[in-house]
Amino acid sequence: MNEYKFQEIESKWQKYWSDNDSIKCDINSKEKNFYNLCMYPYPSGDLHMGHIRNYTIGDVITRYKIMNGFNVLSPMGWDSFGLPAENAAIKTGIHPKTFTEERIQNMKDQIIRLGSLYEWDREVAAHSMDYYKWTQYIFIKLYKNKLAYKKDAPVNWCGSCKTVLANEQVIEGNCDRCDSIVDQKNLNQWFLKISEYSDELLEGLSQIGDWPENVKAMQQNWIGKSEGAEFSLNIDGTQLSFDVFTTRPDTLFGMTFAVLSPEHPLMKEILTISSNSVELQKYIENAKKKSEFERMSLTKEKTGVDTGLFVINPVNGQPVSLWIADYVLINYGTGAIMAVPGHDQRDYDFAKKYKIEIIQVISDKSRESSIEKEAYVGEGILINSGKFDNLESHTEGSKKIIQFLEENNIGTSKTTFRLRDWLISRQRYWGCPIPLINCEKCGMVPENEKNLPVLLPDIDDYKNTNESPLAKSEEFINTNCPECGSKAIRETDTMDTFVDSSWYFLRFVDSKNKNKPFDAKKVNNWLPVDQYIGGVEHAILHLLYSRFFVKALRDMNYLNFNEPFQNLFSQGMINFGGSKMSKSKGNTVDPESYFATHGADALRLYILFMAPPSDGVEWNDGGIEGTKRFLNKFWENIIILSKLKELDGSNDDESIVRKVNQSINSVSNHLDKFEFNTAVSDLMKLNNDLSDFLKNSENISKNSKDMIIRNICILLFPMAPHIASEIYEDYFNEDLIKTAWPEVDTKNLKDPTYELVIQINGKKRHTRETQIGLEQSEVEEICKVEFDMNLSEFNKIIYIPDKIINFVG
RNA sequence: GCCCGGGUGGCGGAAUUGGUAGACGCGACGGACUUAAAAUCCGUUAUUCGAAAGGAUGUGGGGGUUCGAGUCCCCCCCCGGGCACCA
Repeated sequence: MNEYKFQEIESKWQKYWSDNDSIKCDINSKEKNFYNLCMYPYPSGDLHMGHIRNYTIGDVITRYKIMNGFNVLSPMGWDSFGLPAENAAIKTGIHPKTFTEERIQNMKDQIIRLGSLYEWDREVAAHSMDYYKWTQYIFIKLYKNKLAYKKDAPVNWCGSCKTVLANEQVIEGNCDRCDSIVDQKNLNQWFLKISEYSDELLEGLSQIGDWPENVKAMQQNWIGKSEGAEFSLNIDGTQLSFDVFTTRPDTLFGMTFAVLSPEHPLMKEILTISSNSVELQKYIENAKKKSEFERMSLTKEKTGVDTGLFVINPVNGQPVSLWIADYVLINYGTGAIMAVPGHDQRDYDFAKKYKIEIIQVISDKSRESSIEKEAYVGEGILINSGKFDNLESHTEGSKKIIQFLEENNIGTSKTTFRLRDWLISRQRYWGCPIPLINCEKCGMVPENEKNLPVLLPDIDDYKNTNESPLAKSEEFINTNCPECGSKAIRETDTMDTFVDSSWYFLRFVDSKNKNKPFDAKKVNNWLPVDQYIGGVEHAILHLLYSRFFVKALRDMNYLNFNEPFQNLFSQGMINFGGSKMSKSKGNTVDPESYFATHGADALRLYILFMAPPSDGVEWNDGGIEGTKRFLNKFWENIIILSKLKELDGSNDDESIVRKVNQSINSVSNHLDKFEFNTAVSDLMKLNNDLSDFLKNSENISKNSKDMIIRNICILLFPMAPHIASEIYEDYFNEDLIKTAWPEVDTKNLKDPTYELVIQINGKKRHTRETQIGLEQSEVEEICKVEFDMNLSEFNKIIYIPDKIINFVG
C-alpha cells in the first residue's frame, strides 16, 4: 500500500460488491427489515448532479443500515416510458425501445460507477412487457371498481406536445415539459378517481411518518379542503334553481347578488328568459374564447352582465339580482356563488364596479370594523342578520344558519375539495396502452386478463396529429370483443407515465412474479417503504398519485397498509451559475468527468459535504478539490500510522483514541439525522487530529493502532466506501461491509480538561484550561488566585459545571 | 393575498437543553520547498481601535424575557418555494 490510485481501487470494489452480491436482502425475513428506496429515474442517458446527490444519500443509508444489522432492500429501476424517447424517434427514426434501452445501460453503468449498491436482480423498467402488463392489469381492476372512467371534459391540451395534460402538469398555464401555452379542449378522456380519496389523502398527511413539512403543506394546498354549506337558490318567478357553495354561511344575510359562471348548465334556460339575452350571449361567447389562464391572470378587473333576473335569499326572502361573470369558475364548487360584497373582496370589487348594494353583516367585537374601503373578511359577530344577530361568526353563527338551511330543506353543510380527478389519457406512442375495447354491442369492455399485455404495436411513423399514433395501426385497433366476440375497436391512448411510477415500489418486492403484479404477503411484509428519497419536484405529482394507488389497491384487497412511504426525504436541487442546471441553458456539469479526475469517493463526499442535503445549493468546483485533498491526506495518515512503532504500555495515544470514540458518537448521531455535511466534517476533523498525533508521536500500542484504523474505516464507509474498503482489507484482510457499526464507549467521551469561560456580567473576560468535574468553590478559587478577582464585589455567581462561571454584580 | 422554508465572515456552511458565535471546507494573503510553476507543508484570515497587551462592535431590523439570546417571546423588513378570482 503506497499510492492512492482511486480509479483502480474504485473499479476493484465495484466489481467485488457485484460479484459477491454484497447487497441482497432476504425477502422472506420478518425481522429488522429496512426498505430503502431512491426514486427511480427517467433514463435520460446520463446521470446529472441531482441523481448523484439522490443516489449518494440513498447509498449512505443503505450501507449504514447494513452495518447496523438491517436486512436492507435497495432496488433500482427505470421510469422508461415517456416523451423524450418518442421525440427522438420522430427525429431519427430509431425505435423508442432501442433508444431507451441504450440509455438505461449507460445510466446503469454510471450508477455502478458511483459506487451505489442496488440489488440489480430486482430491476424493473416501466416500458418492459413484464411490467406494463401489470400496469394494465391494475388499470382494469381500477376500471372494474369504478375508479377509472371515461368522460367528455374540458381538458388541458398542449399543442406542442400534442397531448392532454393532467392539472398537475400545468404550471401557470404552461406545459411543464415544453413551456408552451396550454389550451382548453373538450375531449373524451380517461380519468382516475383520485377525488374519491380526497379526505383520506389529506388526513393521511397527519398520520404519516417523517415527511418534510413543505411537502405535506404542498399536498394540503393541492387537495384544498374547504368546509361550508351548499344550498339552493330559486330564480324568482320560475321553476329554475341552482346550488351555491359557500365557506361563509354566517354572511348569508349580506348576499346582495348571485353570480353564475358563463359555462353554467342553466345558461340555456336563462338566455331564453332573460331580458338582457343579447348582451349575455356576447359575454358568454367572449368568455369561451379566453383560455382559462387568460381569464385568471390577464386582468384582475372583474366583468359581468346582469341577467335582469332575481333570486330569493332563502333566509329573509329578499330578491337579489342574478349576474353572469367569469370570475366564477365552472370547475370549482358548483360554478355559482352567493355574492356577499361586504365580506368578500372579490364580490366587493364587483359590487363597487356595478354599483350593487353592500351590506355589513359581520362586525368585529368592538363594533368598529367598517366596509367603507374594503370588505371585512375577518371574524366577528353577526349584525343585520335578524334572529342570528350577536352570534359569533365562525362558530355559532355558521352553525345556526346551516341548521336553519337544513331544517327548511334549502341546503346542508358541505365539504368541497380543490383536487380534481386525475386525467391519464395521453395521445402519445411511448406509453402503456389503455387496455380497453369498444364494442358496438357491449360498449366499453376491458381486455381479457389472459390476453395482457396489450402490446404496443410497431409503427413506422411516430408523429401524432390530434390522436395517438397507435390509431395508425389497423392491426392494433381492430380486435374482437372479449365479451361477445364481435368486431371491436381498441382504445388508442396511452397512459400518463405517472401511472407506471405509482406502483413500481410494490413490484420491487416481487419483481419476477409471472402470475400477478405482486404477492400480497411479501408486499405487506416490506411496505410501507421505510425510507424514500427523491427530489422535491415530485412533492405533489408522483407522491400524491402513489398514495392514491396504495389506498385504492388496499380497498381492492391487494394490500393491507395505508401509505406507501413511511418516511420521506427530499433533497434540494443543485444549481450552477445561479439557476437550475439544464441542457437547454447549457449550464450542466457532467458528473462522469469527476469519476476520472477526482474519483467517486471524492465526488460523493463533496456532494454530501457541500450543504445540508435538503437545501438547494450552488455547484462549486473548488469544493471537490477539498474532499479529494482530504482523502489523500487520510490515505497518507493511515500509511504513517500503520508503520508507527508498536509499543504496549504507551500512554501517548489516549487522547487520539478518545477522539475516535467521540467521532463514533458524533458521526452516528449525524447520520441518524441525515446531517451528512456535518458527518463529513467530523471525519475531516478526526483526520486533522490524526495528523497532529502522528506529527508528535513515535510509538503507539497495537490495540490503539487497530482501534483507530478499524473505526475510522467504518465511519468513512457509508460515505466513501471504496477507499475505506481498500484500507480495511489491506490492514485487516476482511470485508468491511460485513463489519458491525461500532458502539460508543460512553465512559470515554469526555476530555479530561476543558476551557473554562469566566464571565463578568455576562461578558467573557478570561478563559482557562481547567480540569473537568470541579466544585463551584474550587473554580472560584482559581478565579481568585489566577485572575486576582475580589469575589465579594459580586452579589451573584452562576456556575455551569464544565462550561462557564459568571460573576454578576 | 394565503401556506411552508430561510436570513450567521469574501463564499458553502457549524453551533445538545439558552452557556466561548464563526467548527469543517473553499477562497484569499504570508512563508517553506522549487531555476520557476503546480502539488505539498507551515501560518494568518468576522469587523474595528491599538505597536502590543487588551478593548469595542457583531448572527436581516426594532423591542422584550434572562446572570447570559444566533437559539425563547412580540413587531417589522427581505429572500426562496408552493397555492391563488377556490367562493
